[in-house]
Amino acid sequence: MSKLDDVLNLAKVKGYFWPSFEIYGGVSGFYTFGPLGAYLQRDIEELWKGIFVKPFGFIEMDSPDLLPYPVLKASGHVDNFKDPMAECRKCGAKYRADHLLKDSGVEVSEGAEPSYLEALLNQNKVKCPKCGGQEWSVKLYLNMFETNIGPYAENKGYLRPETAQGIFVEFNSLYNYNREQLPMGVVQIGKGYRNEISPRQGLIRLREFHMMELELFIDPQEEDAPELPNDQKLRLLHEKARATGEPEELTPLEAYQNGIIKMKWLAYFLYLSKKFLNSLGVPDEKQRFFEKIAGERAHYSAQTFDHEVYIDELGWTEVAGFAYRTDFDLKSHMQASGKEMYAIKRKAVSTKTSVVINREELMKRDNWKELAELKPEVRSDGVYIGNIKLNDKEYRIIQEVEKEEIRKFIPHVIEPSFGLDRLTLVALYFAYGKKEGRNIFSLPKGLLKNVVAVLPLVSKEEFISKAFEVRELLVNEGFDVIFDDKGYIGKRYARLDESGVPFAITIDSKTLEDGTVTVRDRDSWSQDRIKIQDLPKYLREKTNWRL
RNA sequence: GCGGUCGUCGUCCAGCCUGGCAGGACGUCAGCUUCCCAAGCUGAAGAUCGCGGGUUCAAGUCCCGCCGACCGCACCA
Repeated sequence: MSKLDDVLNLAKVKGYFWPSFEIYGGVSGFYTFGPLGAYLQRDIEELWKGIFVKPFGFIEMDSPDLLPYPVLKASGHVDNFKDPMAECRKCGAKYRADHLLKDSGVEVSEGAEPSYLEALLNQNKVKCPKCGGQEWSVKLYLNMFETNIGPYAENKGYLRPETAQGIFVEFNSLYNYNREQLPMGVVQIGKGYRNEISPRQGLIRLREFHMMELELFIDPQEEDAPELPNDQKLRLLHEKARATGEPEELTPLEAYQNGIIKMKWLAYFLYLSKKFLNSLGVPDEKQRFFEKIAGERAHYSAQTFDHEVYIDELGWTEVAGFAYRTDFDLKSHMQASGKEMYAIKRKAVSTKTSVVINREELMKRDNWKELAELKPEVRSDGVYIGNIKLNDKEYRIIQEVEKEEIRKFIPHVIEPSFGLDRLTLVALYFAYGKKEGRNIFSLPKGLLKNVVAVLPLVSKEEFISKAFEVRELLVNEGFDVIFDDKGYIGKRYARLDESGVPFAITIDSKTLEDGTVTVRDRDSWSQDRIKIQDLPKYLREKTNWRL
């Protein structure tokens, strides 16, 4: 058995995830997350927000999974998210129509009509690779799940293939909430759905999957991005490097200055993503960024990098995609809906000097009422009202905006998009190991940070009731407690190691005497003796509770 | 959808070639034991062998069909 097999098997046995609907034989492309899988996902989300969202004051939102036809028509998905499938009328074999034509030397442009493709196939007597038949029918295979909203068939809807569209259509409200400030980052964590023809590789390609998406709206003329680090390298298999197959190691700053990464924020996000994967336990040498070239990119993207992780059994595996979506989406929705979706920037182009009188000071003069009626005047040696020179405290000189330039524009979007299911698998894969013949998921301590086991050393009444007290204390502090009083202590520790639970708290005879317990560490197997009331603090320090 | 491999307790597997009571290990549960790392003893539950049909006195085993999974092809914007 390979390491991946071990991990998948354990993931199922220990309650992380497994293929759905197994009692009915299973349906590929669907996975169910169990108790520990749900905990782990939650912690990965928290970690991600701590790196990508909270430090920048980005905002989170939650929109429907089901989108009405016009949204996806406008976004280009209805037209682009489908493939023309040619079916052999003789044997029923199915192929991509455009690929069949290309293989027999007929070039067709993208987006050709099915009837046109069908005619081409039949006129050119293209042979079925399987049975040699020469009669074809061409239909479109839509990669989205389609349904009806309400009782009318013409009121079509689709399960969202990405969460992003839910953000774009709400741009105006979000921009307003954000007090019209750019850059504005908007995050959505939720599910996406793609009706894959034939999903494979278990969790890696699902028909229903969890994703974490960030849409960063920027002013393309002035990105306003953080300073790019120059002390850490990214492994970039960029467009030019792909010819050699060897990634080039560049710092984010170098990659941006060389023009390899087009946008500053994009470079910064790649850097954050590397850090994020590090914090999930993936070392640098198992990561790379793979640039998609023109034909491979999504219809909305001007530059795309995939963040890939090397898994021995699967090769380089995509866990995140970074797309420079330009103004494609907002522009499309603006045209289709007729609603304006602009950002506004005001910039002073010229200023004038003016004088503000400090009234409180001026009132110390007897004739202040007369003076206040007159306009102050700036002369070379000071400020005068009438012929009276004011002292320094009585006025201030300010620069006033004389003329401002108002620029209305459609913001550009830079999008990091993460596959949460794959990240969960990756975290387990890199955490998996063996120690003295046992399986251990040595997850980074920030993961499953809220899960703790409480164990009476032996199954006796006084230990069990004390253990219940400890459990109650921890539950009230927000921990998720696994209670286990069955069998020999060593066996329970081993079980917990295999589940990846970071700490086990054991109640022994000393606990009854002095109120201390032992806390056993999953990775080192070492034990600390801690007072019961200090447990929450101890555990949170050990698991980096504060990000 | 094509080609290949496979489908047997919760998990991993044996049994299939050569038809004759559905087995093992791990896990789970109960009891005993047990004051720190899968220890020991005793016992128990758990599979209509993916589904349907056929051949046969008899099918997990042979034959046919279907379903599903995995791997490869294609697809994955």
